[in-house]
Amino acid sequence: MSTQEPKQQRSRQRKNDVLTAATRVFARDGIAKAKMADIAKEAGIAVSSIYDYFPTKEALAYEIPIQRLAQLYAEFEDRAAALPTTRDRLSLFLTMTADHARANPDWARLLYLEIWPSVLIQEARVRRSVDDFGRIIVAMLREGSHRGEWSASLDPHRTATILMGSIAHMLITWLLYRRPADLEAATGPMVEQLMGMLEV
Amino acid sequence: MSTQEPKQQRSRQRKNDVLTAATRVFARDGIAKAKMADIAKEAGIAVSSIYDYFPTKEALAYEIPIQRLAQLYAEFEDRAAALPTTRDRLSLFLTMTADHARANPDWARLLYLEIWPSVLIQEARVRRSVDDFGRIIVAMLREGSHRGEWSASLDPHRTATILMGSIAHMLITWLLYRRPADLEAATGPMVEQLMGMLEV
DNA sequence: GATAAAAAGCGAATATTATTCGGATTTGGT
DNA sequence: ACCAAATCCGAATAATATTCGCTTTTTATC
Repeated sequence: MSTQEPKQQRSRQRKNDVLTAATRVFARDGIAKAKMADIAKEAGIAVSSIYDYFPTKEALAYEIPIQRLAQLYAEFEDRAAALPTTRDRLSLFLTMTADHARANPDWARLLYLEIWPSVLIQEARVRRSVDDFGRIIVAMLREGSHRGEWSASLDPHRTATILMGSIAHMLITWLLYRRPADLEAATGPMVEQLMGMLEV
Repeated sequence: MSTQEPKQQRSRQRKNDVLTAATRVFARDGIAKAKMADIAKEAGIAVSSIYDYFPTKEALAYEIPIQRLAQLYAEFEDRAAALPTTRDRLSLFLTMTADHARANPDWARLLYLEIWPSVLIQEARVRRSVDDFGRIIVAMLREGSHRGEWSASLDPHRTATILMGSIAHMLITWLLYRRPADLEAATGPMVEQLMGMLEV
């Protein structure tokens, strides 16, 4: 089998087991060093069975962030609808991004340390999923300028680079060194400082 | 032989050839996918000879950024000495970082896309070399506060995260997508916007 | 509820590559 | 010119991702 939708019930369960096991192993050893044998053992199936669901080790690795990122974006849309200003929505997006990483550190290690900056990502779905992050921020920056919440002369791409880079870098140092020790407490001031940059 | 200083002249030359070839191949294929055979062919030597200079493929990969980063820091110290304000020195450091990447894109791909965020870096020298980047910035931020160039209430670690993250992210998108198209022209405004954040 | 086709599962090959080994060749000092 | 050390290389070795062919399980149909 390839990566088609499975027809049987057990199969869907198995595929999920593999993804869960893989997330843990990849986060621990990195994609390159991770062994298919370890993933299979952790999922409780035969190595060759993994290939019934995913064509290669990399495809397996890339599947992981796609799902949860989509979930994050959807949840954001839900919660953002209630907020009056673009500034509030932008703050929420950055905060949710950090919270999401804190709540799913294995997933975050895989995404921020291995996949996000990877040279190797050819697969369109992963690329799109990561690029959406930038598109969402740029769109909000444009909207805020348009609504007069901040200066219209602010370059949206440059500013998006600052916002994304800052949050990503905070998460990377947290993932690698657990600094800041309390990520949740540190996120608020970080977002505040970044938002302060938008003031006219 | 291990990684000791070579005693013979040809050896030093060869070691350099290997590093140059490896930089190109790693930048093109990524560390995990790069083949020792390709590096050997590009350097014009036998595969097994590479192991006379470097114990493993990763050690070879990690050697590359160490040298040039040290070179960047040294060059910065030189040029910074002439500048009167901390703000000028900080601007220079960020600008030099971007210029250095633009001038050595293969090296930069290896550093920013593969090594910097890597889970796998155990080797102390690489880690130190990368961490120095943060230490240099934090030190300047403290100095600037102390000299009254910006508010003393500015958290140096948080601000360093913003500066490093923003520059790194700008370089990453340039390396992956060649956007902004003219990195040199984009660096100035980026540094300006970041410095604007320091104003009291 | 018996049966056949499809799907899922697995152990044993296979293939690709990093790494090691042993001996041949080259170098630098005398 | 000669020796010891350094360098170099081709041919094993070892680790591990991926493929293959067969067995077991599931689902649909009567």
